[in-house]
Amino acid sequence: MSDFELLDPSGLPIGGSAAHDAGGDPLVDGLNPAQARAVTTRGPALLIVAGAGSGKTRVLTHRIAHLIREREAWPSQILAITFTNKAAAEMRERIEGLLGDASQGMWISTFHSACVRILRREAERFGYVSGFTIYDSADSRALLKRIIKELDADTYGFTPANSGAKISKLKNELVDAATHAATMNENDPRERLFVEIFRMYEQELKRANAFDFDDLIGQTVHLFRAHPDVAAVYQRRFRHILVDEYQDTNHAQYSLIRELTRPVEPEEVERLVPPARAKELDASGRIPPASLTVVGDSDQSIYAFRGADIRNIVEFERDFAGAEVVKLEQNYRSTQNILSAANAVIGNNFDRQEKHLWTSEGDGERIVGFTGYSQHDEARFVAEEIEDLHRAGLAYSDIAVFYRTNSQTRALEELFIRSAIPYRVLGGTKFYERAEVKDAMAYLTSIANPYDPIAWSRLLGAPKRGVGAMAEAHLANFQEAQGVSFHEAMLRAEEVTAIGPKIRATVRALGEMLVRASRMAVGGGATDVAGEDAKPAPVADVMKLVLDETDMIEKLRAKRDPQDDARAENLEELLAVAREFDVKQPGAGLLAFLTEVSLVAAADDLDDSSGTVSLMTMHTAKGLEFKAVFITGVEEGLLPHQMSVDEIGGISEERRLMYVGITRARERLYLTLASTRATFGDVSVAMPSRFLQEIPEGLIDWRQSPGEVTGRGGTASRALNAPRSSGGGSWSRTRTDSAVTFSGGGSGSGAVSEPASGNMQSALDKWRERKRLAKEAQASGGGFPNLVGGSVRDNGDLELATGDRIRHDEYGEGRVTGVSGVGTKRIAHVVFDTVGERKLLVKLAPIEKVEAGEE
DNA sequence: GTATCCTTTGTTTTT
DNA sequence: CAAAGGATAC
Repeated sequence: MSDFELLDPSGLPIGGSAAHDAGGDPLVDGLNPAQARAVTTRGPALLIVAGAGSGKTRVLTHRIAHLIREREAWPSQILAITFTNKAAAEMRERIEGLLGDASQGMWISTFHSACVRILRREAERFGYVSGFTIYDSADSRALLKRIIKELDADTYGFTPANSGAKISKLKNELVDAATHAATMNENDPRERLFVEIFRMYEQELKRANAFDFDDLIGQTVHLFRAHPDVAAVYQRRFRHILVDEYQDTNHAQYSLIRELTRPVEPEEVERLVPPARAKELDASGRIPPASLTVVGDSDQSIYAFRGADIRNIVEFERDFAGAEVVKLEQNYRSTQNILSAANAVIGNNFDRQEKHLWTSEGDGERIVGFTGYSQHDEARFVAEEIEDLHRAGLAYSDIAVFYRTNSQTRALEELFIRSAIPYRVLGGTKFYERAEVKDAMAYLTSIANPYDPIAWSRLLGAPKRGVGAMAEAHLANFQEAQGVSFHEAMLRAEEVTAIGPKIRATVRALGEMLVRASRMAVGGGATDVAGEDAKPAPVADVMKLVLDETDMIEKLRAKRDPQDDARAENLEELLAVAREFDVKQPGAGLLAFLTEVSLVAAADDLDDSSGTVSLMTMHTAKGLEFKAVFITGVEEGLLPHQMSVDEIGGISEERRLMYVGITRARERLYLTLASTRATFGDVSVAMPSRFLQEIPEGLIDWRQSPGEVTGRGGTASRALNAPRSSGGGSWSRTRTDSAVTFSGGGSGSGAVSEPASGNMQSALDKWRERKRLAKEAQASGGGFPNLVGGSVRDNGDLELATGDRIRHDEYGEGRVTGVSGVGTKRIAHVVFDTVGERKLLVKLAPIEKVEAGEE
């Protein structure tokens, strides 16, 4: 927030260049003609269509550096929006590399961070306080849960999840409760109830002085529209706006860009402070609109579920008059085989603009395919291949494993631990989502925002101190009636006579502690206590006070559940994270810490130097690249995900996701799947993904094809290359969509970026490393229940009937008590003599019949 | 007021 | 199969 002051008051562009001629410019040399044009073109609007791996980041950074170096803009006039904090950090780093200190003062951040920054400055304009809380999805859900309970809306089928999703969708369209109420069907009681939920949700957020994720964007737009004078400040300041991953912007983000690129009309110009200089104005007395550069690739749009509207990029030229378009089509990342596969897959999407991605690299290795009998078998293959790659000299950090859903990590992690492969899971169960971490953070949140009911309610019950739901309700009523903060209400707990004296004292003591902590932390917070003299204490000190006073860590250690030890360590790690933050951003304050924590993205903590294999979803993988990439679970129902099959445009989006995954690979690509997959409870047969069929056969080197695994007859290796080795039909029969179109050529498109060093990484790294080691110890010590056998088996047509006696490799002997399912899904229910009842997949379990049953 | 057990429930992707 | 909610026991 501090570099806002670096705004050059005059905002003057010091005229065009002439300083450097086209030749011998280090910012342009070494670029291909299209890239060079993307760097040097000027005008009101520019669309850079950047195929996958086409050097997008390079072009963006060079374009910015070029603007600065040619003295067409001051750093403070640049606003660059990226998708993740990590991408922002990387861009900043690269620009610094090009410009040195001259890059100081640019805004390079995500949509969300930029908006928080603006909102913190301007919050007072519309009834918020600068110290507002940012609600993550869990907080929103907690709030909605109360509302739904209060309205008894659950009886109508409303859940925090579904109403939250609906509200989010509306907010992304910039529709608020009042607007929605005006357009809804009055006669539908369900809709009326929903509007009531929405209305209360808005109201409660405001009362809590909190914004949810969607508000950050939406309220900023609202702010600009309601206060043209505020908008004018930013419209004037940012002369060059650059947006990365433009294909994934939603309507709210689009509107934000629109607002920022409006001219400042003469009547607003007059009100500017400091006054505008003549050279800032055009002939009609306005400040001309900022120049807009967007970069994107419609083939990589994978966030429609979050409101991303592909039309933003498709209709860019119509939207922004005078827009120029530059296409980057040469790929510098992948081998031709990988590109061909990507092109073939994406070519099956119909409503797209053809692109002509090419590379001057050779074909490279063929894509390796593998079909496992189970996800364990698949994971085993992945682990073994990684070992081979590593032995061949590839660093672990050059390898990534992708999957569609986070739950797929389990099998992979297990195998990696057994194989002693160092790995790291990006996203997934995040550090900050752990209960004990959220507990501690609730204290800090409440300290920064004493009006936040969610944080307050959370801290009241953690650790347990005898204050339960009853006491909480009485206090909340008191707080509301008195119109004071929760802290103030706690200090006056003695007045709440409905609560027992003992608990009143506990509450008051806790309140005093919070007030004391607030005093320490002042500087960035909205506290309603006096004491603003001292400079804000380091975040770690505030946290230390909370942890000490509440005795959270000690209380956890005192329990004997070993899990609680890990929890205690997590809290210590959190403290370390805070210390790091204090070192990196001295004096930034509690609010900045909370903001940073709220806005961390999954990909933000990728760290190249970690020397670990990276596991992540394909969504998280966007914008990254690795020498070797494994895409796992390439199955119907998983890679086009089941949930997306009935959605309109769902399959197309899944195909783009597949395309994004494929194009992350530089040298080696592996596509793996399993023929059976355990989903909740039982095992089901999985079919190969339709996307596999879209890849020309010759590109894939099947180590084990789907045909071999699906067909009867077991492991005999037949023609390794032919997907139809087991009779063609068996695997090309995908259930719903049998219209398979083969398409050779095509195109691609893309994203770019690399690793970087992170914000709060190293403490988190340590945390993860420790987690890993703990698991490892567990693995070697106790051993895992799901041992992965050396070879896969196939019992073919083994017939089992109730009463049969069988022997299992691991469980010993037992008696069959029932058989269910048909074909490959046949499941035997067996009561073993030693381990009790188990359900087994007849086809694959390591069993043999000992004697037939009586009946 | 809290801890524990059992039932129910749901199962995509995320700033 | 997991997490989360509810009902029951302490």
